[in-house]
Amino acid sequence: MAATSTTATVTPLLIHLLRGATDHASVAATHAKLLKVGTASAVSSCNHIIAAYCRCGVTARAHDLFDGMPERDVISWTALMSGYSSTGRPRLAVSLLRDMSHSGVPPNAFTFSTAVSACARLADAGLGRKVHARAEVEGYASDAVVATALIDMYGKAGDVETARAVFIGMAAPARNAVSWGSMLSVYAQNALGREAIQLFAEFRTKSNFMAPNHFMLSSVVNACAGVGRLGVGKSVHGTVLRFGHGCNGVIVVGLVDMYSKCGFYEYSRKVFDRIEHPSVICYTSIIVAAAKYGLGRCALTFFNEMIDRDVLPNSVTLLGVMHACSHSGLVDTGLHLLHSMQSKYDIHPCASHYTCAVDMLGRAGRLEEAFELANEAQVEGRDALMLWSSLLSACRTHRRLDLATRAAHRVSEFNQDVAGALVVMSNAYTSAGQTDNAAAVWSNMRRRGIQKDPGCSWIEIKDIPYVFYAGLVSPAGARAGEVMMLLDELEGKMREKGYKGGLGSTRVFDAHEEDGEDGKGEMVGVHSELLALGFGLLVTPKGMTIRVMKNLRMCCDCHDAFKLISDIMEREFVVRDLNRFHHFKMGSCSCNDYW
DNA sequence: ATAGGGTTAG
Repeated sequence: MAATSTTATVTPLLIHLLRGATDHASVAATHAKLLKVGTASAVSSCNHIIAAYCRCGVTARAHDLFDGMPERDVISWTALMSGYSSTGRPRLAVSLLRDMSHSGVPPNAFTFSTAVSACARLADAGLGRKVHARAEVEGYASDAVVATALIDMYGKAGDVETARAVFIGMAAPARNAVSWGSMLSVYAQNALGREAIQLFAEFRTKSNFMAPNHFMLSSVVNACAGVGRLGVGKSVHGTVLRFGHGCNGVIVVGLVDMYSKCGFYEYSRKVFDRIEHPSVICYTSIIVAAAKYGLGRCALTFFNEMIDRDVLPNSVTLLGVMHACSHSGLVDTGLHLLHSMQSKYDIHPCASHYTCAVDMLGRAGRLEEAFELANEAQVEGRDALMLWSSLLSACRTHRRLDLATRAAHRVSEFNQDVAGALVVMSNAYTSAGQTDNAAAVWSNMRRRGIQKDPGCSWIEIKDIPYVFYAGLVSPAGARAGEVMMLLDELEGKMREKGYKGGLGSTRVFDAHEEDGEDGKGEMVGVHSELLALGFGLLVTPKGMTIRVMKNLRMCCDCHDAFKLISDIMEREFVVRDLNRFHHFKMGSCSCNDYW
């Protein structure tokens, strides 16, 4: 009699302990006590214990327990599924969905959202679609949480269209801040910054003035960074402060990154300087910003500061510091980092560090050393392709045909260039009917920024972006004619100063941009950054810094032209290209022509 | 007792 009353009072207490437990030892101890009391075998107790083991990552114990249950309910299955999904075994999690149906336990909305999120972790749209179809059949696809998980899953798998379709298909009242935020991050993560910014504007006007939360705000900030929209970025920064998210660590990193990617290093610094205890990611972000701005010494100061403050660097941090060295010509410092990172910081140099070092040596013209390092580096596959391609271009820059041939030979072992190889791969999948894999290749390319896009440049005027392609002035609208006249006039003045390049002529190394359409009386092949600059000069007030973004690297001719025009027009220009920033002022560039 | 979204690189 006494034992029964003890059991009745002790069990809820033990369950409570289980809920708060975060480590294996305490879960196991409480589990043992429940066994002693004799209440561990009830389905609900078992579920609690399974969930607790899963929370602390011991899925094997959870599964043992699960196997020993005489009967299991939907919670038992979903808890185990969730455990596998969050501990790096999402495929196993999804397979449990089949098993549970075979054993006669119908899944609920919790089960489907868990299964869908496992597919998201796998970035597997094919599997995701199957789970989606089942959810549809069982009537759970319209559940707000399941739908939101679906949006995220399709986005992570690179299928933005379907993600959008699910979002559109949600009834307006079902859309909450999480579903809006999920759609927003799909755009941001798939390099669709414009769409993300547009959706955020829609959210502000069409969601009955729902307050934006920190998840959405960080996605929008990232979107602004991606497309270099300083004006929108500033106003989102204002929104962040108004809604009290100015102290959120993730958003703050996003802001540091956003300002630096918008060519406003000073603001990036300002945001960073206000952070009391910057995280590794914060430090990495500002180091990379300084690196892209050619401020190698500054980047090293930040790095030393973080070490002094006991913030441990990671692999990305070291890569950032090495990039800073590379772009500032601090070659020996960079090499020293490569060789000491293992012993000093316990970070094993990987392919990207070697590629960076080879690139650094090549840039500095120390090509023999670059070759030696490239041969030493244990780099394989795609990484090796990157490494040798970068060395090849260094050889070309330094006109070392002999070495270029050797590098080209190594590159040719891979048959195609990176983007080319991936496109071929994707097409192969498509013709084999494996459209899911083809889509995955594309999403993979998008994530890594290897796109077969034509070169373009854009400029933001009063929060509106104007995108220019080579040879096409039309985005300048009614002022197109004036832009061409201005560029013509500038070309004349540049010639007087000894400019040898061309603006409208065909150049030898012109391959970095696709030719625009000719005809319509436009100059053929004028590089997009020059068109954007010409338009900027016409429509912005005297003295204002003009910021131009470009999706590829700037060519030497354009670089020369920008220097001269900054002198002629007495203006400052900031150009963001694929890798870094160029700040043109009074006839010279912040990169000192070393890039 | 089981469910959904955000950060640093190239």
